[in-house]
Amino acid sequence: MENMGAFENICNLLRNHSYKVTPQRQTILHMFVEHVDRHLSAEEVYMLVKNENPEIGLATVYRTLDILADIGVLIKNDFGDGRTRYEFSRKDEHHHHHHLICLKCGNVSEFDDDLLESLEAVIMKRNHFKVSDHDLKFYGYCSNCDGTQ
Amino acid sequence: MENMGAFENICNLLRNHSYKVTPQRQTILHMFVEHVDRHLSAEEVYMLVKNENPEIGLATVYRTLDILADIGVLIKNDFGDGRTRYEFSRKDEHHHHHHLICLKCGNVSEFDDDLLESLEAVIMKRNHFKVSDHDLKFYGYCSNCDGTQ
DNA sequence: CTACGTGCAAATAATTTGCAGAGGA
DNA sequence: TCCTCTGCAAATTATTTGCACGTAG
Repeated sequence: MENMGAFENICNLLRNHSYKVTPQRQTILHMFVEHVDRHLSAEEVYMLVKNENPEIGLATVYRTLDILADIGVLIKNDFGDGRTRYEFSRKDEHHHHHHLICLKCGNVSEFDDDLLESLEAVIMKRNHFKVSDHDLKFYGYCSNCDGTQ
Repeated sequence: MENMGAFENICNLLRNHSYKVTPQRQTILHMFVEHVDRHLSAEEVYMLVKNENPEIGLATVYRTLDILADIGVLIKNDFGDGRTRYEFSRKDEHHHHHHLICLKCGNVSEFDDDLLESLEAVIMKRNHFKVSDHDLKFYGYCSNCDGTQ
């Protein structure tokens, strides 16, 4: 019921940005609402979405992901595997979260922290650089892939 | 004279890894020793290197950059502009450095800090994740591109 | 009704690879 | 000599775009 609300809110967000709410966009949106915690590539979204709507084209998926990232519904991520990955944005829940990327299985988990706010202030003064965003990734081995196992 | 030494050291490093020291690899290496502070794409390296050795092929540049990154001479970077960028590694000089990426002119500068060491310890315990490396980027506007100007 | 959206296929762009000849160790 | 390198062109991979048709508002 809470997720239903999220879905409707985003449809309105689309309309406010004068984007039309098409079946394809709805299908993709549903997908993300059901996989709030995943980091999916365009190809993966395409595969998952084809079950519900086999007619959909890959180009439409790319175009929709772009729009959803543009209006802040999705966050684009680059984990260095050569494809862009998208995650559902839950801006209200956390200030910032960083990613823990397993070098063996490729799984991505999250880590909350707002330590970097203070660093940004230091950078602004020390380097005359106006920070507007940051991106912190930790590479290593998750508990499943840990060398000690 | 100090850079000369660096060049010779790397040639030996190549030999130790049973890579041959070819003219092409030497040319590319020279390039980086002369541009220690830059973050170059394969295409850019190719262009710069063609002046000294017009015969060189782009594929060779890619292959050489891969090798040099593999033996720790170069560091691969992804600043989100769709191409991999390589910088000369000066491991001895700093523990870690992070990047400040200007969203307007695309220039990349550096920032030294080792604050994250302590964070890594927290992550290991809290998330059962064995951290082996991290990557921190700040996006914003450099002093030239600052909105206040 | 009309501008925006869609599917498809072709176009880009960065990088990789197969292969036959060249050249370091 | 011999196995690694190289240049070239063709192959791959992720993403974008042109176009004629379809449809949300």
